[in-house]
Amino acid sequence: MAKSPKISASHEPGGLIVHISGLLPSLSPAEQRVARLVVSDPAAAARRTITDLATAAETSEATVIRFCRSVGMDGYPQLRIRLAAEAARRIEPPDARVVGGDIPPGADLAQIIATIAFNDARAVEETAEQLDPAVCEQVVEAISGAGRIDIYGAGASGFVASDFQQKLHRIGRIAFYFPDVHTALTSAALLGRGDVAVGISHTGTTSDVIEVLEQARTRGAVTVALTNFPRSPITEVADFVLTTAARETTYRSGATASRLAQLTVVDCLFVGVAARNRSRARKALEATAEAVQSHRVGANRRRA
Amino acid sequence: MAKSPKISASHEPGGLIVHISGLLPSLSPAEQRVARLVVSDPAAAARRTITDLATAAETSEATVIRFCRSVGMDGYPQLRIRLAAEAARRIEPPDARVVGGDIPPGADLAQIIATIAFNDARAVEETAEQLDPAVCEQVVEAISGAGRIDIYGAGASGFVASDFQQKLHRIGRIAFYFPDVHTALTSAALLGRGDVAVGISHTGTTSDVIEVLEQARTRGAVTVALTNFPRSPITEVADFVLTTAARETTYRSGATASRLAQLTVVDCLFVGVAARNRSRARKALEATAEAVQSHRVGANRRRA
DNA sequence: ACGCCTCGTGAAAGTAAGTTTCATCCGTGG
DNA sequence: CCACGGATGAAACTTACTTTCACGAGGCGT
Repeated sequence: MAKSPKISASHEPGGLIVHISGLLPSLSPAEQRVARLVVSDPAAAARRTITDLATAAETSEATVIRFCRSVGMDGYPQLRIRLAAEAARRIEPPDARVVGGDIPPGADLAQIIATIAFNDARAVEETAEQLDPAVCEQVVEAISGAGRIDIYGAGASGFVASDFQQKLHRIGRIAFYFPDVHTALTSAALLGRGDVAVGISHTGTTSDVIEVLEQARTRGAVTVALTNFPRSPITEVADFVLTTAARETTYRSGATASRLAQLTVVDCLFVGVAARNRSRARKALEATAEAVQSHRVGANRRRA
Repeated sequence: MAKSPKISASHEPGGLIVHISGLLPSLSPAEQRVARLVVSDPAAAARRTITDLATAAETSEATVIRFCRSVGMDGYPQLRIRLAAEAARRIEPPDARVVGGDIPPGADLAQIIATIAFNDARAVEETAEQLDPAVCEQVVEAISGAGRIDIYGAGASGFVASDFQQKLHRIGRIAFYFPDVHTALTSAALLGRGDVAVGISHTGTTSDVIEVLEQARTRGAVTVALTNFPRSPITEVADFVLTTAARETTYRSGATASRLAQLTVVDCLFVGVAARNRSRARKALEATAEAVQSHRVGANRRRA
């Protein structure tokens, strides 16, 4: 199927930097060097001339221009002023905190906590900023009207998929999540027009998830991808692409920031769907809340 | 020699625009025309080329350059990026976000997204702020030295528990999570001195979790509670209490904010434990990352 | 009043920055 | 092994920026 995504990735209202780091893996090596320089210090990059930047990235001016185009700019001057604007807007990284970076070896726990929380909060905020409400809207609509919703995700993204499934289920939508690829494939094969399939993969390269999503698409279901990288393979089999904006650190392969970002997106979709049929959703939520009530012990006198 | 700067361009603290309009009267007529254009719409000016701006001000490029020097810039490019930065800074009134509140019934998706993200990010930040590093340290130490770690959680907190289990497992710690109460109880009964049990419950009132944690404590294990409410029942059976700081909205029983906060805490503990034995943890992480590599499709690349 | 100096100004020359083109290189798959 | 396609930098080229310079309009002393 040579269907191309319905949406363009040209939407980057929230941070340019975020946008760039999202596309980072889809860039060529030389362009990546440029990108990393730009992302690590946008303000400094804005001050540099193209030749200067090229030299610093150990590449040619041509590559810098190519990089500009790759991230959606007209040319270097435009990138420059956008960068300057961006740098000015962002509140400077709270001193000792390593933004987007690794945890320094000698860090004490307080530092670790601060760093993690900072990065986590950032990921959530930046994700929200660059989320395209129009795309969300369409996805919400598709889900609201779907006969059935299949949600796929492996590993860490599996948690998120499962979470989404549970959420939708609680407001009365028919949603499924499959921890196992084979079951998922079987299910995907049974989808059809009017159904929705959601594939979640941080990297966008998880072959299992892509495969299943492709299957779903072939069967006529609307396919949605949730990934951090707007040009990753999974986007090629998706009608709608939603992206997160986590700059993952190398060390913490736990990848919590990206998971939080994913959860935030899922939550937005959930609330969006719930808001479409407020009374019904509310009723369903109340019913489910009541159901677990018997498993709670009484007194929770909090508040001093 | 004859030419000395009209003004000491030392530095312009208040803002470039203010600075310019301040010395507007001291400029020559042609420069004033330029200055007025710049002041009236800095962002637009930043987008223009020098020729463009000169034309718009009905003067020559030379005059624009002179203007740049007059206001203390090196040249036009510098003025441009400063202008872009300035313009970006001044448009920044992040309109009324519904803090901690419910989503208003008539909200559109963009509002919903902003509200959710704001609350989510807040929950993460505030959680980190009130986390006691000393308590974390002790928990980290207990986990690091534990023979075995049991993690309990039900419903939404179950995801977090499961996530924690997986994280610890990946760095080579022996950790378990049980979706089922009976299995959990059985496991708790087998704990002993030197083992650690972690109970996760947002409300702190989930009887299943409390019960299991209590069992673990009876057997001599160190018990840790992770909850949003510092005086909830679960804290009574815990040696160490870690709290999240999510002000949950009534409507979104999905309770994502609290889940994010929990994940953040878990992540802090995880990194703390990993940092205790950096090299070994790193090796383990690399090994696990490598293991899933074969399930990824290669090229994360797609030309526009 | 006259010339001379000064300043503001833009035209044009000059330089540097940015952009395009193209040949080369390298890995990939036939 | 060769054909192919993408990535890359050298160099040609274009545009933007900067400097130089000459001209003209006041101001001022003689």
